[in-house]
Amino acid sequence: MAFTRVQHVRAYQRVVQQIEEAILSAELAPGSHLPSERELVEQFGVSRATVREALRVLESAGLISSRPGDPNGATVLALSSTNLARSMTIIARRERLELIDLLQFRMFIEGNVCELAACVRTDEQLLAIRQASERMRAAMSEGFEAFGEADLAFHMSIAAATDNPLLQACDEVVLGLVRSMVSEKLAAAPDTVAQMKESLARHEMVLDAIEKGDAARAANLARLHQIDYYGSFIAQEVQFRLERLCNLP
Amino acid sequence: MAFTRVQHVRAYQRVVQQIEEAILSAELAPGSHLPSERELVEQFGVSRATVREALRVLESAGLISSRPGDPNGATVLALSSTNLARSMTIIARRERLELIDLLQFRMFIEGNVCELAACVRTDEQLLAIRQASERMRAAMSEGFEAFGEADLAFHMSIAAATDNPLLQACDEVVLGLVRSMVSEKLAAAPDTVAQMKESLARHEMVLDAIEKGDAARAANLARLHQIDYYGSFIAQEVQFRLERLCNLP
DNA sequence: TTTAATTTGTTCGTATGTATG
DNA sequence: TCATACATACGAACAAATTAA
Repeated sequence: MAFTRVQHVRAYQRVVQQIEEAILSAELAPGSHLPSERELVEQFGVSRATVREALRVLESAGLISSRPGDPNGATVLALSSTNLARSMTIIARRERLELIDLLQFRMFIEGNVCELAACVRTDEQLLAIRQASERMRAAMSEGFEAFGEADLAFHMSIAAATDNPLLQACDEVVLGLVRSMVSEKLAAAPDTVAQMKESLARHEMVLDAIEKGDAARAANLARLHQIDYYGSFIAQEVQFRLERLCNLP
Repeated sequence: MAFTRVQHVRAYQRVVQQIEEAILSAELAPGSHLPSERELVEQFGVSRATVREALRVLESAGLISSRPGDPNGATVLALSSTNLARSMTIIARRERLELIDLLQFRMFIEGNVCELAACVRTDEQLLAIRQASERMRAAMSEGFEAFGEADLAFHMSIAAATDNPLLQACDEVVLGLVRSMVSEKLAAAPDTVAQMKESLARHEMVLDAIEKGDAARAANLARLHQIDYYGSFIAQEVQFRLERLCNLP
Protein backbone atom coordinates (compact mmCIF):
# COMPACT_ATOMS: atom_id res chain seq x y z
CA MET A 1 0.00 0.00 0.00
CA ALA A 2 1.39 3.31 -1.05
CA PHE A 3 -0.18 6.61 -0.22
CA THR A 4 -0.32 9.29 -2.86
CA ARG A 5 0.71 12.79 -2.14
CA VAL A 6 -2.28 14.95 -1.27
CA GLN A 7 -2.37 17.93 -3.54
CA HIS A 8 -2.65 21.28 -1.93
CA VAL A 9 -5.99 22.87 -2.76
CA ARG A 10 -5.93 26.43 -1.65
CA ALA A 11 -8.74 27.90 0.37
CA TYR A 12 -9.86 30.34 -2.30
CA GLN A 13 -10.09 27.51 -4.82
CA ARG A 14 -12.61 25.63 -2.75
CA VAL A 15 -14.67 28.78 -2.52
CA VAL A 16 -14.42 29.22 -6.30
CA GLN A 17 -15.45 25.62 -6.91
CA GLN A 18 -18.57 25.84 -4.79
CA ILE A 19 -19.80 29.13 -6.21
CA GLU A 20 -18.89 28.14 -9.76
CA GLU A 21 -20.76 24.87 -9.44
CA ALA A 22 -23.81 26.71 -8.14
CA ILE A 23 -23.76 29.02 -11.15
CA LEU A 24 -23.03 26.35 -13.79
CA SER A 25 -25.78 24.11 -12.44
CA ALA A 26 -28.16 27.07 -12.72
CA GLU A 27 -28.80 26.90 -9.01
CA LEU A 28 -27.79 30.54 -9.10
CA ALA A 29 -29.55 32.14 -12.07
CA PRO A 30 -28.25 35.15 -14.01
CA GLY A 31 -29.37 38.34 -12.33
CA SER A 32 -29.46 36.80 -8.88
CA HIS A 33 -27.07 37.93 -6.20
CA LEU A 34 -24.39 36.34 -4.08
CA PRO A 35 -24.36 37.02 -0.34
CA SER A 36 -22.19 39.91 0.77
CA GLU A 37 -18.50 39.31 1.29
CA ARG A 38 -18.89 39.30 5.05
CA GLU A 39 -21.66 36.74 4.86
CA LEU A 40 -19.56 34.57 2.58
CA VAL A 41 -16.78 34.84 5.17
CA GLU A 42 -19.10 33.25 7.72
CA GLN A 43 -20.59 30.65 5.37
CA PHE A 44 -17.23 29.40 4.09
CA GLY A 45 -15.35 29.92 7.33
CA VAL A 46 -12.47 31.77 5.70
CA SER A 47 -11.07 35.26 5.84
CA ARG A 48 -12.31 38.12 3.73
CA ALA A 49 -9.10 38.22 1.72
CA THR A 50 -9.70 34.61 0.71
CA VAL A 51 -13.30 35.32 -0.26
CA ARG A 52 -12.18 38.31 -2.28
CA GLU A 53 -9.55 36.31 -4.15
CA ALA A 54 -12.26 33.83 -5.09
CA LEU A 55 -14.61 36.59 -6.24
CA ARG A 56 -11.85 38.10 -8.38
CA VAL A 57 -11.30 34.79 -10.13
CA LEU A 58 -15.00 34.32 -10.74
CA GLU A 59 -15.18 37.86 -12.02
CA SER A 60 -12.31 37.31 -14.44
CA ALA A 61 -14.10 34.20 -15.69
CA GLY A 62 -17.07 36.38 -16.58
CA LEU A 63 -19.41 34.65 -14.15
CA ILE A 64 -20.09 37.45 -11.68
CA SER A 65 -19.74 41.20 -11.39
CA SER A 66 -19.35 43.26 -8.25
CA ARG A 67 -19.30 46.96 -7.67
CA PRO A 68 -18.35 48.97 -4.61
CA GLY A 69 -21.06 49.68 -2.09
CA ASP A 70 -23.61 47.36 -3.64
CA PRO A 71 -25.74 46.14 -0.72
CA ASN A 72 -27.05 43.25 -2.81
CA GLY A 73 -23.71 41.55 -3.21
CA ALA A 74 -22.10 40.42 -6.47
CA THR A 75 -24.41 39.88 -9.44
CA VAL A 76 -24.47 36.58 -11.36
CA LEU A 77 -23.96 37.47 -15.02
CA ALA A 78 -25.61 35.99 -18.07
CA LEU A 79 -23.40 33.91 -20.32
CA SER A 80 -21.31 35.90 -22.74
CA SER A 81 -18.45 35.10 -25.08
CA THR A 82 -16.01 37.50 -23.45
CA ASN A 83 -14.10 34.77 -21.67
CA LEU A 84 -13.83 32.68 -24.84
CA ALA A 85 -12.59 35.77 -26.61
CA ARG A 86 -10.01 36.27 -23.89
CA SER A 87 -8.79 32.68 -24.18
CA MET A 88 -8.46 32.89 -27.94
CA THR A 89 -6.75 36.25 -27.73
CA ILE A 90 -4.19 34.81 -25.37
CA ILE A 91 -3.52 31.94 -27.77
CA ALA A 92 -3.31 34.31 -30.70
CA ARG A 93 -0.86 36.65 -29.03
CA ARG A 94 1.35 34.05 -27.38
CA GLU A 95 1.64 32.06 -30.60
CA ARG A 96 2.17 35.27 -32.52
CA LEU A 97 -0.68 34.31 -34.77
CA GLU A 98 -0.40 35.59 -38.32
CA LEU A 99 -3.35 37.19 -40.04
CA ILE A 100 -3.51 34.29 -42.46
CA ASP A 101 -3.98 31.80 -39.62
CA LEU A 102 -6.81 33.85 -38.21
CA LEU A 103 -8.46 34.27 -41.61
CA GLN A 104 -8.08 30.56 -42.27
CA PHE A 105 -9.79 29.79 -39.00
CA ARG A 106 -12.52 32.30 -39.69
CA MET A 107 -13.09 30.85 -43.14
CA PHE A 108 -13.61 27.44 -41.65
CA ILE A 109 -15.92 28.56 -38.85
CA GLU A 110 -17.93 30.83 -41.12
CA GLY A 111 -18.23 28.03 -43.66
CA ASN A 112 -19.38 25.62 -40.98
CA VAL A 113 -21.94 28.10 -39.71
CA CYS A 114 -23.45 28.71 -43.13
CA GLU A 115 -23.42 25.01 -43.96
CA LEU A 116 -25.22 24.06 -40.77
CA ALA A 117 -27.63 26.96 -41.02
CA ALA A 118 -28.61 25.81 -44.50
CA CYS A 119 -29.36 22.38 -43.05
CA VAL A 120 -31.33 23.16 -39.93
CA ARG A 121 -32.69 26.71 -40.10
CA THR A 122 -36.35 27.27 -39.42
CA ASP A 123 -38.53 29.60 -41.46
CA GLU A 124 -38.48 32.16 -38.65
CA GLN A 125 -34.70 32.10 -38.58
CA LEU A 126 -34.57 32.47 -42.36
CA LEU A 127 -36.84 35.48 -42.07
CA ALA A 128 -34.53 37.01 -39.48
CA ILE A 129 -31.55 36.54 -41.81
CA ARG A 130 -33.46 38.09 -44.68
CA GLN A 131 -34.40 41.07 -42.54
CA ALA A 132 -30.77 41.48 -41.53
CA SER A 133 -29.85 41.44 -45.21
CA GLU A 134 -32.39 44.13 -45.99
CA ARG A 135 -31.08 46.16 -43.10
CA MET A 136 -27.65 46.02 -44.73
CA ARG A 137 -29.05 47.38 -47.96
CA ALA A 138 -30.64 50.27 -46.10
CA ALA A 139 -27.45 50.92 -44.13
CA MET A 140 -25.38 51.35 -47.28
CA SER A 141 -26.37 54.99 -47.57
CA GLU A 142 -25.61 55.64 -43.91
CA GLY A 143 -21.88 55.18 -44.22
CA PHE A 144 -19.51 52.31 -43.69
CA GLU A 145 -19.88 52.34 -39.92
CA ALA A 146 -23.59 51.61 -39.99
CA PHE A 147 -22.95 49.11 -42.77
CA GLY A 148 -20.40 47.35 -40.61
CA GLU A 149 -22.87 47.02 -37.78
CA ALA A 150 -25.55 45.67 -40.08
CA ASP A 151 -22.99 43.25 -41.48
CA LEU A 152 -22.23 42.01 -37.98
CA ALA A 153 -25.95 41.54 -37.27
CA PHE A 154 -26.31 39.57 -40.52
CA HIS A 155 -23.56 37.14 -39.55
CA MET A 156 -24.99 36.76 -36.05
CA SER A 157 -28.42 35.98 -37.45
CA ILE A 158 -26.96 33.14 -39.50
CA ALA A 159 -25.02 31.85 -36.50
CA ALA A 160 -28.21 31.91 -34.45
CA ALA A 161 -29.90 29.75 -37.09
CA THR A 162 -27.44 26.93 -36.40
CA ASP A 163 -28.92 26.46 -32.92
CA ASN A 164 -25.43 25.44 -31.82
CA PRO A 165 -24.23 27.68 -28.96
CA LEU A 166 -20.61 26.60 -29.25
CA LEU A 167 -20.38 27.27 -32.98
CA GLN A 168 -22.26 30.50 -32.46
CA ALA A 169 -19.88 31.69 -29.76
CA CYS A 170 -16.80 30.77 -31.81
CA ASP A 171 -18.14 32.61 -34.83
CA GLU A 172 -18.81 35.72 -32.80
CA VAL A 173 -15.41 35.67 -31.15
CA VAL A 174 -13.43 35.04 -34.31
CA LEU A 175 -15.29 37.74 -36.19
CA GLY A 176 -14.32 40.11 -33.39
CA LEU A 177 -10.71 39.00 -33.51
CA VAL A 178 -10.42 39.48 -37.25
CA ARG A 179 -12.03 42.88 -37.07
CA SER A 180 -9.70 44.06 -34.33
CA MET A 181 -6.71 42.75 -36.30
CA VAL A 182 -7.60 44.58 -39.51
CA SER A 183 -9.24 47.58 -37.89
CA GLU A 184 -6.34 49.93 -38.49
CA LYS A 185 -6.17 48.99 -42.16
CA LEU A 186 -9.94 49.19 -42.45
CA ALA A 187 -9.94 52.68 -40.95
CA ALA A 188 -7.34 53.80 -43.45
CA ALA A 189 -9.35 52.49 -46.40
CA PRO A 190 -13.04 52.48 -45.47
CA ASP A 191 -15.57 50.75 -47.64
CA THR A 192 -16.58 52.58 -50.75
CA VAL A 193 -20.15 52.38 -51.97
CA ALA A 194 -19.03 50.03 -54.72
CA GLN A 195 -17.40 47.72 -52.20
CA MET A 196 -20.46 47.72 -49.99
CA LYS A 197 -22.65 46.87 -52.97
CA GLU A 198 -20.40 43.97 -53.90
CA SER A 199 -20.35 42.76 -50.31
CA LEU A 200 -24.12 42.93 -50.12
CA ALA A 201 -24.46 40.94 -53.33
CA ARG A 202 -22.29 38.17 -51.92
CA HIS A 203 -24.28 38.12 -48.71
CA GLU A 204 -27.46 37.70 -50.71
CA MET A 205 -25.97 34.75 -52.53
CA VAL A 206 -25.26 33.09 -49.19
CA LEU A 207 -28.81 33.88 -48.09
CA ASP A 208 -30.12 32.27 -51.26
CA ALA A 209 -28.11 29.10 -50.67
CA ILE A 210 -29.32 28.92 -47.07
CA GLU A 211 -32.91 29.42 -48.21
CA LYS A 212 -32.62 26.61 -50.74
CA GLY A 213 -30.94 24.37 -48.19
CA ASP A 214 -27.85 23.99 -50.37
CA ALA A 215 -25.37 23.47 -47.55
CA ALA A 216 -22.27 22.83 -49.64
CA ARG A 217 -22.84 25.93 -51.74
CA ALA A 218 -23.52 28.05 -48.68
CA ALA A 219 -20.26 26.91 -47.12
CA ASN A 220 -18.22 27.56 -50.24
CA LEU A 221 -19.75 30.97 -50.81
CA ALA A 222 -19.00 31.92 -47.23
CA ARG A 223 -15.39 30.90 -47.66
CA LEU A 224 -15.00 32.73 -50.94
CA HIS A 225 -16.53 35.81 -49.42
CA GLN A 226 -13.76 35.98 -46.85
CA ILE A 227 -11.12 36.18 -49.57
CA ASP A 228 -13.01 38.75 -51.57
CA TYR A 229 -13.59 40.89 -48.52
CA TYR A 230 -10.19 40.75 -46.88
CA GLY A 231 -8.26 40.12 -50.09
CA SER A 232 -6.97 43.67 -50.29
CA PHE A 233 -5.41 43.43 -46.85
CA ILE A 234 -3.33 40.35 -47.44
CA ALA A 235 -0.44 39.42 -49.68
CA GLN A 236 -1.09 37.77 -53.01
CA GLU A 237 0.66 34.62 -51.91
CA VAL A 238 -1.49 34.38 -48.79
CA GLN A 239 -4.55 34.84 -50.97
CA PHE A 240 -3.53 31.88 -53.10
CA ARG A 241 -3.16 29.74 -50.01
CA LEU A 242 -6.65 30.63 -48.88
CA GLU A 243 -8.13 29.99 -52.31
CA ARG A 244 -7.02 26.39 -52.15
CA LEU A 245 -9.64 25.94 -49.46
CA CYS A 246 -12.46 27.05 -51.70
CA ASN A 247 -13.24 23.84 -53.51
CA LEU A 248 -16.39 24.64 -55.38
CA PRO A 249 -17.80 21.44 -56.89
CA MET B 1 -18.55 69.30 -25.18
CA ALA B 2 -19.71 66.47 -22.97
CA PHE B 3 -17.43 64.53 -20.69
CA THR B 4 -17.80 60.81 -20.43
CA ARG B 5 -17.96 59.05 -17.14
CA VAL B 6 -14.57 57.75 -16.07
CA GLN B 7 -14.81 54.04 -15.47
CA HIS B 8 -13.44 52.71 -12.26
CA VAL B 9 -10.41 50.53 -12.90
CA ARG B 10 -9.52 48.69 -9.76
CA ALA B 11 -5.99 48.56 -8.50
CA TYR B 12 -5.59 44.83 -8.98
CA GLN B 13 -6.71 45.16 -12.62
CA ARG B 14 -3.91 47.56 -13.40
CA VAL B 15 -1.48 45.09 -11.91
CA VAL B 16 -3.02 42.30 -14.01
CA GLN B 17 -2.83 44.38 -17.15
CA GLN B 18 0.85 45.19 -16.74
CA ILE B 19 1.94 41.64 -15.94
CA GLU B 20 -0.33 40.14 -18.60
CA GLU B 21 1.02 42.51 -21.21
CA ALA B 22 4.56 41.56 -20.25
CA ILE B 23 3.74 37.88 -20.68
CA LEU B 24 1.73 38.21 -23.90
CA SER B 25 4.41 40.34 -25.49
CA ALA B 26 6.93 37.63 -24.59
CA GLU B 27 8.86 40.12 -22.52
CA LEU B 28 8.43 37.52 -19.80
CA ALA B 29 9.21 34.14 -21.33
CA PRO B 30 7.75 30.83 -20.15
CA GLY B 31 9.84 29.43 -17.33
CA SER B 32 10.96 32.83 -16.14
CA HIS B 33 9.91 34.12 -12.77
CA LEU B 34 7.99 37.09 -11.47
CA PRO B 35 9.46 39.08 -8.59
CA SER B 36 8.31 37.99 -5.16
CA GLU B 37 5.03 39.32 -3.85
CA ARG B 38 6.79 41.73 -1.55
CA GLU B 39 8.85 43.09 -4.40
CA LEU B 40 5.75 43.49 -6.54
CA VAL B 41 4.20 45.41 -3.66
CA GLU B 42 7.02 47.92 -3.90
CA GLN B 43 7.13 48.07 -7.71
CA PHE B 44 3.41 48.63 -8.13
CA GLY B 45 2.95 50.67 -4.99
CA VAL B 46 -0.05 48.66 -3.80
CA SER B 47 -0.72 46.42 -0.86
CA ARG B 48 0.03 42.76 -0.62
CA ALA B 49 -3.63 41.77 -0.85
CA THR B 50 -3.99 43.66 -4.12
CA VAL B 51 -0.95 41.98 -5.59
CA ARG B 52 -2.30 38.60 -4.53
CA GLU B 53 -5.69 39.23 -6.13
CA ALA B 54 -3.89 40.04 -9.35
CA LEU B 55 -1.76 36.90 -9.13
CA ARG B 56 -4.87 34.79 -8.53
CA VAL B 57 -6.48 36.14 -11.68
CA LEU B 58 -3.35 35.54 -13.73
CA GLU B 59 -3.15 32.05 -12.29
CA SER B 60 -6.76 31.28 -13.20
CA ALA B 61 -6.02 32.49 -16.73
CA GLY B 62 -3.29 29.85 -16.92
CA LEU B 63 -0.51 32.39 -17.33
CA ILE B 64 1.43 31.87 -14.11
CA SER B 65 1.76 29.38 -11.29
CA SER B 66 2.85 30.01 -7.73
CA ARG B 67 3.58 27.72 -4.85
CA PRO B 68 4.20 28.45 -1.19
CA GLY B 69 7.74 29.12 -0.13
CA ASP B 70 9.13 29.37 -3.64
CA PRO B 71 12.05 31.77 -3.34
CA ASN B 72 11.96 32.40 -7.08
CA GLY B 73 8.49 33.90 -7.18
CA ALA B 74 5.63 32.85 -9.46
CA THR B 75 6.56 30.96 -12.62
CA VAL B 76 5.45 32.08 -16.06
CA LEU B 77 3.76 29.08 -17.66
CA ALA B 78 3.95 27.90 -21.25
CA LEU B 79 0.80 28.28 -23.31
CA SER B 80 -1.71 25.51 -22.83
CA SER B 81 -5.29 24.95 -23.89
CA THR B 82 -6.63 24.60 -20.35
CA ASN B 83 -8.11 28.07 -20.29
CA LEU B 84 -9.79 27.58 -23.67
CA ALA B 85 -11.17 24.31 -22.36
CA ARG B 86 -12.50 26.09 -19.32
CA SER B 87 -14.23 28.73 -21.43
CA MET B 88 -15.86 26.14 -23.66
CA THR B 89 -16.89 24.02 -20.70
CA ILE B 90 -18.62 27.03 -19.17
CA ILE B 91 -20.50 27.66 -22.41
CA ALA B 92 -21.40 23.99 -22.69
CA ARG B 93 -22.74 23.73 -19.16
CA ARG B 94 -24.54 27.04 -19.01
CA GLU B 95 -26.24 26.43 -22.35
CA ARG B 96 -26.99 22.86 -21.31
CA LEU B 97 -25.28 21.69 -24.47
CA GLU B 98 -26.63 18.45 -25.89
CA LEU B 99 -24.28 15.73 -27.05
CA ILE B 100 -25.42 16.26 -30.63
CA ASP B 101 -24.33 19.90 -30.54
CA LEU B 102 -20.93 18.91 -29.27
CA LEU B 103 -20.56 16.13 -31.84
CA GLN B 104 -21.67 18.49 -34.59
CA PHE B 105 -19.02 20.97 -33.53
CA ARG B 106 -16.38 18.28 -33.33
CA MET B 107 -17.29 16.99 -36.78
CA PHE B 108 -16.77 20.44 -38.19
CA ILE B 109 -13.48 21.12 -36.42
CA GLU B 110 -12.11 17.67 -37.15
CA GLY B 111 -13.13 18.04 -40.79
CA ASN B 112 -11.45 21.41 -41.01
CA VAL B 113 -8.29 20.06 -39.44
CA CYS B 114 -8.02 17.14 -41.87
CA GLU B 115 -8.86 19.34 -44.82
CA LEU B 116 -6.20 21.89 -43.97
CA ALA B 117 -3.65 19.22 -43.09
CA ALA B 118 -4.15 17.64 -46.50
CA CYS B 119 -3.42 21.04 -48.08
CA VAL B 120 -0.39 22.26 -46.20
CA ARG B 121 1.30 19.34 -44.46
CA THR B 122 5.02 18.86 -44.94
CA ASP B 123 6.63 15.49 -45.52
CA GLU B 124 7.95 15.46 -41.96
CA GLN B 125 4.46 16.07 -40.61
CA LEU B 126 3.06 13.33 -42.82
CA LEU B 127 5.67 10.97 -41.45
CA ALA B 128 4.67 11.86 -37.91
CA ILE B 129 1.05 11.09 -38.72
CA ARG B 130 2.01 7.78 -40.25
CA GLN B 131 4.05 6.85 -37.22
CA ALA B 132 1.11 7.72 -34.98
CA SER B 133 -1.05 5.47 -37.13
CA GLU B 134 1.41 2.60 -36.77
CA ARG B 135 1.51 3.19 -33.04
CA MET B 136 -2.26 2.70 -33.01
CA ARG B 137 -1.93 -0.62 -34.75
CA ALA B 138 0.59 -1.76 -32.18
CA ALA B 139 -1.56 -0.53 -29.31
CA MET B 140 -4.54 -2.61 -30.40
CA SER B 141 -3.21 -5.63 -28.55
CA GLU B 142 -2.52 -3.59 -25.41
CA GLY B 143 -6.16 -2.93 -24.60
CA PHE B 144 -8.55 -0.11 -25.31
CA GLU B 145 -6.86 2.27 -22.91
CA ALA B 146 -3.55 2.24 -24.75
CA PHE B 147 -5.48 2.37 -28.00
CA GLY B 148 -7.32 5.45 -26.82
CA GLU B 149 -4.08 7.20 -26.04
CA ALA B 150 -2.60 6.31 -29.41
CA ASP B 151 -5.81 7.54 -31.02
CA LEU B 152 -5.43 10.87 -29.24
CA ALA B 153 -1.83 11.16 -30.40
CA PHE B 154 -2.92 10.42 -33.98
CA HIS B 155 -5.44 13.23 -33.96
CA MET B 156 -2.96 15.62 -32.41
CA SER B 157 -0.37 14.79 -35.07
CA ILE B 158 -2.86 15.77 -37.77
CA ALA B 159 -3.77 18.95 -35.94
CA ALA B 160 -0.08 19.81 -35.67
CA ALA B 161 0.22 19.43 -39.44
CA THR B 162 -2.19 22.31 -39.99
CA ASP B 163 0.34 24.75 -38.50
CA ASN B 164 -2.63 26.71 -37.20
CA PRO B 165 -2.41 27.11 -33.42
CA LEU B 166 -6.00 28.23 -33.03
CA LEU B 167 -7.45 25.32 -34.98
CA GLN B 168 -5.07 23.00 -33.18
CA ALA B 169 -6.13 24.21 -29.75
CA CYS B 170 -9.83 23.99 -30.60
CA ASP B 171 -9.43 20.46 -31.89
CA GLU B 172 -7.64 19.39 -28.73
CA VAL B 173 -10.20 20.98 -26.45
CA VAL B 174 -13.24 19.67 -28.27
CA LEU B 175 -11.83 16.17 -28.39
CA GLY B 176 -11.40 16.37 -24.63
CA LEU B 177 -14.93 17.65 -24.14
CA VAL B 178 -16.46 14.86 -26.21
CA ARG B 179 -14.42 12.25 -24.43
CA SER B 180 -15.45 13.51 -21.00
CA MET B 181 -19.07 13.62 -22.10
CA VAL B 182 -19.14 10.02 -23.36
CA SER B 183 -16.64 8.62 -20.87
CA GLU B 184 -19.23 6.92 -18.70
CA LYS B 185 -20.81 5.24 -21.70
CA LEU B 186 -17.42 4.36 -23.08
CA ALA B 187 -16.38 2.76 -19.80
CA ALA B 188 -19.53 0.65 -19.82
CA ALA B 189 -18.87 -0.59 -23.35
CA PRO B 190 -15.15 -0.47 -24.05
CA ASP B 191 -13.81 -0.98 -27.53
CA THR B 192 -13.69 -4.54 -28.73
CA VAL B 193 -10.87 -5.69 -30.95
CA ALA B 194 -13.21 -5.63 -33.93
CA GLN B 195 -14.16 -2.03 -33.20
CA MET B 196 -10.54 -1.03 -32.83
CA LYS B 197 -9.71 -2.65 -36.16
CA GLU B 198 -12.51 -0.81 -37.87
CA SER B 199 -11.46 2.45 -36.27
CA LEU B 200 -7.89 1.92 -37.39
CA ALA B 201 -9.00 1.23 -40.93
CA ARG B 202 -10.89 4.51 -41.04
CA HIS B 203 -7.90 6.38 -39.65
CA GLU B 204 -5.74 4.93 -42.39
CA MET B 205 -8.20 6.13 -45.01
CA VAL B 206 -7.88 9.65 -43.64
CA LEU B 207 -4.11 9.30 -43.65
CA ASP B 208 -4.25 8.22 -47.29
CA ALA B 209 -6.36 11.23 -48.25
CA ILE B 210 -3.97 13.56 -46.42
CA GLU B 211 -1.01 11.97 -48.14
CA LYS B 212 -2.57 12.39 -51.56
CA GLY B 213 -3.52 15.99 -50.74
CA ASP B 214 -7.19 15.26 -51.34
CA ALA B 215 -8.56 17.84 -48.90
CA ALA B 216 -12.25 17.38 -49.63
CA ARG B 217 -12.05 13.62 -49.18
CA ALA B 218 -10.01 13.97 -45.98
CA ALA B 219 -12.65 16.29 -44.54
CA ASN B 220 -15.54 14.05 -45.46
CA LEU B 221 -13.85 10.92 -44.13
CA ALA B 222 -13.15 12.69 -40.87
CA ARG B 223 -16.78 13.68 -40.54
CA LEU B 224 -18.04 10.21 -41.37
CA HIS B 225 -15.65 8.72 -38.87
CA GLN B 226 -17.28 10.68 -36.06
CA ILE B 227 -20.66 9.14 -36.82
CA ASP B 228 -19.27 5.64 -37.12
CA TYR B 229 -17.35 5.96 -33.89
CA TYR B 230 -19.94 7.64 -31.69
CA GLY B 231 -22.95 6.27 -33.53
CA SER B 232 -23.71 3.68 -30.89
CA PHE B 233 -23.95 6.34 -28.20
CA ILE B 234 -26.52 8.52 -29.89
CA ALA B 235 -30.12 8.16 -30.96
CA GLN B 236 -30.92 7.08 -34.51
CA GLU B 237 -32.59 10.40 -35.22
CA VAL B 238 -29.54 12.30 -34.06
CA GLN B 239 -27.43 10.10 -36.30
CA PHE B 240 -29.53 11.05 -39.31
CA ARG B 241 -29.09 14.71 -38.52
CA LEU B 242 -25.32 14.29 -38.41
CA GLU B 243 -25.27 12.32 -41.63
CA ARG B 244 -26.76 15.24 -43.50
CA LEU B 245 -23.44 16.99 -42.95
CA CYS B 246 -21.45 14.29 -44.72
CA ASN B 247 -21.80 15.38 -48.32
CA LEU B 248 -19.41 13.14 -50.17
CA PRO B 249 -19.10 14.28 -53.76
C1' DT C 1 -31.43 67.19 0.79
C1' DT C 2 -29.00 65.33 4.27
C1' DT C 3 -27.71 61.62 7.13
C1' DA C 4 -26.76 57.06 8.63
C1' DA C 5 -25.88 52.36 7.74
C1' DT C 6 -23.95 48.94 4.90
C1' DT C 7 -20.89 47.25 1.37
C1' DT C 8 -16.88 46.99 -1.38
C1' DG C 9 -11.94 48.60 -2.17
C1' DT C 10 -7.63 48.78 -0.05
C1' DT C 11 -4.11 48.72 3.41
C1' DC C 12 -1.39 47.02 7.35
C1' DG C 13 0.23 43.81 10.83
C1' DT C 14 0.83 39.10 12.21
C1' DA C 15 1.04 34.12 12.61
C1' DT C 16 1.97 29.72 10.25
C1' DG C 17 3.76 26.35 7.15
C1' DT C 18 7.11 25.69 3.31
C1' DA C 19 11.21 25.66 0.26
C1' DT C 20 16.18 26.68 -0.35
C1' DG C 21 21.00 26.87 0.88
C1' DT D 1 20.09 21.54 11.75
C1' DC D 2 19.42 26.21 11.20
C1' DA D 3 18.46 30.61 9.21
C1' DT D 4 16.29 33.09 5.74
C1' DA D 5 12.92 34.36 2.54
C1' DC D 6 8.73 32.94 0.76
C1' DA D 7 3.58 32.08 0.12
C1' DT D 8 -0.68 31.22 2.69
C1' DA D 9 -4.15 32.84 5.58
C1' DC D 10 -6.23 35.58 9.16
C1' DG D 11 -8.05 39.83 11.51
C1' DA D 12 -8.61 44.71 12.14
C1' DA D 13 -8.98 49.03 10.22
C1' DC D 14 -10.06 53.02 7.16
C1' DA D 15 -11.63 55.13 2.77
C1' DA D 16 -14.88 55.37 -0.93
C1' DA D 17 -19.26 54.23 -2.84
C1' DT D 18 -24.09 53.02 -2.68
C1' DT D 19 -28.64 52.77 -0.79
C1' DA D 20 -32.41 54.04 1.96
C1' DA D 21 -34.45 56.48 5.84
